[in-house]
Amino acid sequence: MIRLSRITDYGIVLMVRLAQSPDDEARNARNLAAETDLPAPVVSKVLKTLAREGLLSSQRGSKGGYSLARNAVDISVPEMITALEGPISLTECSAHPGTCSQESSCDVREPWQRINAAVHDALSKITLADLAMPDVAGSIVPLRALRINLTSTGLE
Amino acid sequence: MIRLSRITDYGIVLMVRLAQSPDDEARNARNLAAETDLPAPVVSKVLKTLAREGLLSSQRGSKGGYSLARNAVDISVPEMITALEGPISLTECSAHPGTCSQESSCDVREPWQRINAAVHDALSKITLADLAMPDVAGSIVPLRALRINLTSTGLE
DNA sequence: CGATATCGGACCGTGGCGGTCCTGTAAATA
DNA sequence: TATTTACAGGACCGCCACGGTCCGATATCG
Repeated sequence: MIRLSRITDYGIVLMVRLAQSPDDEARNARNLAAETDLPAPVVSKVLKTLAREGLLSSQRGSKGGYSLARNAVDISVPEMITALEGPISLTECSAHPGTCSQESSCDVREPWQRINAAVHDALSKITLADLAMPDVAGSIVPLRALRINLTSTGLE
Repeated sequence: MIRLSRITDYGIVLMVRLAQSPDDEARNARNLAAETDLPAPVVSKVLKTLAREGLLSSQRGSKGGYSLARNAVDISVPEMITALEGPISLTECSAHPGTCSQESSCDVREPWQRINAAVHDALSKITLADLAMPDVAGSIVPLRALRINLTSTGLE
């Protein structure tokens, strides 16, 4: 199904919320949980992970909480995905080389590698800022005309 | 990890093998299993699924086996993936609308939909024939220059 | 009839994942 | 300093999907 884990889905929703919040104040887990209507322990867990991975900065104590470690423009989709569920790759052999026994003889491996890279590159062009941008009618939404082109060697 | 299930991986490898075989004779499961060095029962299971989904045609009895239902050029990557593991989508709400409780209020939903469509479109440009093409040096390999471009509205 | 294969489905063990909870520690406030 | 707030880092658990196996039925060829 080529699906993101639910945790990752949650994580990105939370990141978007943080991106939409005034960046001078930290948001706490409970608050974000209530806002997104997600189970509090899970939200806490996800935020911890994102902080450990360097995408969020955290502050303890009262008035503490989480905030973006960087500007939303500088946080890409694959970064968030990778932080929450490890390296992005369609096939096992791309993510963990050496695992597959017939890695050397597999004739499908190389094409997959390229497809993989292409998907990864495509996603890396999308930033948290793009996702956080409210979808107001008439406003310029970069993703609006999102198009992925596969161009082969000689074709144009 | 945005990963294909192992079954799907196997399935595509098998499809490639079938695409590389002379198309006038059916290949049986045991044979393909030995060739790909995959567990025979699994190969059998995967082939059955592919046949049921209409990507392979099967013939029973002695001298029976499996062969491509269509020309390799007319079988796309998403078709194979979908046949083996259901609809392709990064988030649950795209694959099974109505499942997520906050579907209406979710502000990340729409961007994901578009990203999803873009990835799907990109993959759909790749055919089984592309994957089956032997990677001989110097030959024209369409995937060789595989590139996915995200173009936003005003940009060029 | 008998050999060969697919077909359809039941079956099972394991591991990952979503989810919960508890203890420690840092910061702010009074 | 005492108290409260909130993150940090784990341990822990139940469930379900997934990979994998196996069996009986059916169709085809010789």
